[in-house]
Amino acid sequence: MIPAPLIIVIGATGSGKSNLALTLAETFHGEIVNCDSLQLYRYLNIGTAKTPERERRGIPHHLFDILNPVEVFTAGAYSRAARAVLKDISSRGKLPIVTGGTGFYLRALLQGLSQGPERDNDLRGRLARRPASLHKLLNRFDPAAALRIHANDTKKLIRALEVCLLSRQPMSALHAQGREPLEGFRPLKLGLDPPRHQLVERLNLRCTHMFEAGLVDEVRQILARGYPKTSKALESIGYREALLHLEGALTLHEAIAATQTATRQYAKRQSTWFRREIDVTWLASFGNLDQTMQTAIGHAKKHLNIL
RNA sequence: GGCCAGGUAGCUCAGGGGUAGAGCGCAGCCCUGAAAAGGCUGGCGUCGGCGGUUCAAUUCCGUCCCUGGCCA
Repeated sequence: MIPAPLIIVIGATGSGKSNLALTLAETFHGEIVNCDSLQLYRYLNIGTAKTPERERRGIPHHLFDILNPVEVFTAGAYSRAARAVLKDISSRGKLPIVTGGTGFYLRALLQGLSQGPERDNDLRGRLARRPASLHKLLNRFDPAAALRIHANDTKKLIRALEVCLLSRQPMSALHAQGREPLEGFRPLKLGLDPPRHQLVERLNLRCTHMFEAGLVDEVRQILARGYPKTSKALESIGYREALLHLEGALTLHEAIAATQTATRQYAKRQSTWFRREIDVTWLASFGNLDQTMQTAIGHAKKHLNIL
């Protein structure tokens, strides 16, 4: 079976991924597949910069609005869902275009994860009660993993212990068995990497616009639907600050400033992650610029063997 | 004008006779089912100015400047 073409658009938040993906989809009969951990959520629109229905140019969008704000998703669940969508799209003769800023999800999709148990909230709750002893505990079950996870990194320690306890073998042994990479596709990875100072400028503006466009109201409406303020989705950038403002802990100005800072830091972490992604064709500018789009279309044509 | 408090890192502040710290920011990085999460590493300073005491002053004394509060 000949592998089907697949286009991936990556880059930090605000680099213009959605825009470029739309253009590529229009040009090549594509359909968009979300790879952003927060655009998966219903009702999170403004703060996630989700492309509104009316701007989607009639192009099918997949894996948007599939979770309620309280739901907790995982990289494994994402990988399974996205693989199913990819198969469906290409079986209909369309080109899947994956785009989003969650590097971990993308890696789970393309390279797969090791066979491992799903998260177990009861077990995690019990482990979380003694954060100071987790590293020692892991060292007993899986010294190799303990070596690679810092004693302060409680979340990663808990996952490692969870794997050891539920699978009854060291996590590092499981990992040594390899992953289950995506098969049947030929990906072209396009990465957007605009100059940092320009990106920061744009992100600062975008955060301000989000609040002007009603981010606080969006949070209010989510609460009005009955979702608790401890909902997973409301822990994310912009939403938690808007919530703090609603509770009177931050002035509007402070909430905006805090959102800007967190967004900047997030963009930096994304760049650090994506830089290690292999076989990426990097474009050193924003995805909504004409020239970038033309260059990207050129790469895509070559990849799709179109003259 | 008088009295009081204060002036230490980009910000908020701690400290104190042997040329300085914390948190946050900032910079760099890591990541196998919470990833917009979580974690690691690292700069950064004329300690408000000028004099004095002292072997040694950011620390004590004097003076000036600035900020805030109270009183006029």
